[in-house]
Amino acid sequence: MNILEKITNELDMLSKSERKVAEVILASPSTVIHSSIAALAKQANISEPTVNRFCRRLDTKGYPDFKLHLAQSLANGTPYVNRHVDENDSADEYTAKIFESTMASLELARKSLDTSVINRSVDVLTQANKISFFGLGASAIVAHDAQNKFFRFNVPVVYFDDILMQRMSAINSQQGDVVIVISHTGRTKSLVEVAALAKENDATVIGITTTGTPLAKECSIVLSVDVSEDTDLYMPMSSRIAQLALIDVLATGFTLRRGSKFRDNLKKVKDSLRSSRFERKD
Amino acid sequence: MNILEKITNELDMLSKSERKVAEVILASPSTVIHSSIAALAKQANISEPTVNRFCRRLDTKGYPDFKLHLAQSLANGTPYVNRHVDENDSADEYTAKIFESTMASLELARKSLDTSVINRSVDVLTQANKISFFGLGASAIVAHDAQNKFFRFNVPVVYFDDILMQRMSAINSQQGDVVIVISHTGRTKSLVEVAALAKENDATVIGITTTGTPLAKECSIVLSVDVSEDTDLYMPMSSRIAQLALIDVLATGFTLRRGSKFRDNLKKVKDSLRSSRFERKD
DNA sequence: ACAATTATGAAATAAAATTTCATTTTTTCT
DNA sequence: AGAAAAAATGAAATTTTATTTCATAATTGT
Repeated sequence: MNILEKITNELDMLSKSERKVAEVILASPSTVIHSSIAALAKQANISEPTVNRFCRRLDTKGYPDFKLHLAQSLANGTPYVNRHVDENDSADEYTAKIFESTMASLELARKSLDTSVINRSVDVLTQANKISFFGLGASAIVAHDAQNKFFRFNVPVVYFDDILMQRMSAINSQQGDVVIVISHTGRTKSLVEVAALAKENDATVIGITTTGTPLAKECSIVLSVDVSEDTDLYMPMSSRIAQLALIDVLATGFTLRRGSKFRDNLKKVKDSLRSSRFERKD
Repeated sequence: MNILEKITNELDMLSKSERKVAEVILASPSTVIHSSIAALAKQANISEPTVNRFCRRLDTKGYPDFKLHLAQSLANGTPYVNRHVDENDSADEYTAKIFESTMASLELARKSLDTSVINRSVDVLTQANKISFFGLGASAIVAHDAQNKFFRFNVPVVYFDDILMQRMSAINSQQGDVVIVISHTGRTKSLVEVAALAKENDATVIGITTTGTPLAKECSIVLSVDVSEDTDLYMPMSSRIAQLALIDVLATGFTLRRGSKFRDNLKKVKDSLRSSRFERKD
């Protein structure tokens, strides 16, 4: 993606003259983005068509397009990447790393999401007689949050973070019920069993989990949320934040699908909370 | 620096036709960087010189230079901005908007955080006899999550999302106890009262809230998490995600402060969960 | 050494951007 | 309200920039 890296990589695939161009660019990319093709050609002591060919060899449409790519590469100062916390990090450092990693996870999760599946999930949710959210451990709080959100919509919604309650609830589920099972690893035995139970009892089971896990196999619909592996001892579970964002997406989809009359209702709930608050003085 | 923001800011300094150009650009900046001046002019239903004048008004040398700036803005800076969900958004659109807004909130929250306060909070936490997390509504799940995290550290930790329990717990707190009160608005009466109660009883009260709220005034330490206002009906509470990230930061700080022996213990907890899982086959 | 392939640049062409200038619209002043 | 001034706008001309074409040069393999 980064064009500067690409130039470096393909340096030996280039012809002699093209390499001259590459060198001039690598030496001072920020100058190049303000140069015309003629200026660059002169700088590299080659002809303008050579510059043009060079650009095309890097899969750009031509010189202007190449400059655009170059500009973007230069701008990419600190893209969000997963940076692991180190034992000797200062508060400044680990704070920055955690926030950045969290953002990187969200970015990744977004990419792994399939909006057609989201659409289908929203479909199913809007038609549900009852919605249940199940999770354990870190995913329990996602289920908790989901209940919180959907409760505002005035639909029958429950959440359980207890294996027995989940089991009982799954057994009692029936056609028209939707069960959303949340698990990052998708390998927690009891949860996989609960998913299977719910499905046996004709509930629609939506899994919020990683692609290809045992849990995914038991679900009617799988919302894959792939985030980078929790290899870090200090800082696990940015997965749950991605899951929460997904809950927001589902809740939003739900609201939009339900239409404007429904949204008036939502406003009432919001307003009703006001009296329990101190007034703003500004 | 960011040209998109600049356009937004100077929108009212622009003439009618120039504003049309601005709107087309803002609507789809990534298309524009691949358009010629003619294409953009046509799109905006104005003439080419107008586009040129527009570019110059934004202190660029001309259209190509403007595109360069635009390309850079798209690549870096604040790629994530708060974009409100619109009634007619497709699943694709609202998913993208929610993820981006969430990331924007994290970015904002990180900027508002004061690492010296984080350091002090970690200090206090590592020396606590007992840690309590209180929250209501959306913040309840943050408290829930915090308990989950700190529980692994084998320290006495509780969480309550019930006003009465919070009250009782606050009254029973004593010197050496740390109470963390979480509230985005910082205006929930009962929570503010609980904070005051805990402080009266010599607990160290840490508030996770927005700067300058009534709750902030009652706390010994205030961890300000400022995110943009929840003005959006559909998509509230990205605040909670910023709060969760902050919990991660505190937990990480805690682990680091406790040193290596402590971390061995943490690994044991992680390993103990393994047996409840299906094995990976890869 | 020589045919085949590939690389290169001069010149021509095409495309894109900018300037000039006349016309239209808006604002300001009486 | 109406005239003068100022500002905004676009058509056309011009300039700049990029791309294509094609002839020549360099390189490679036999």
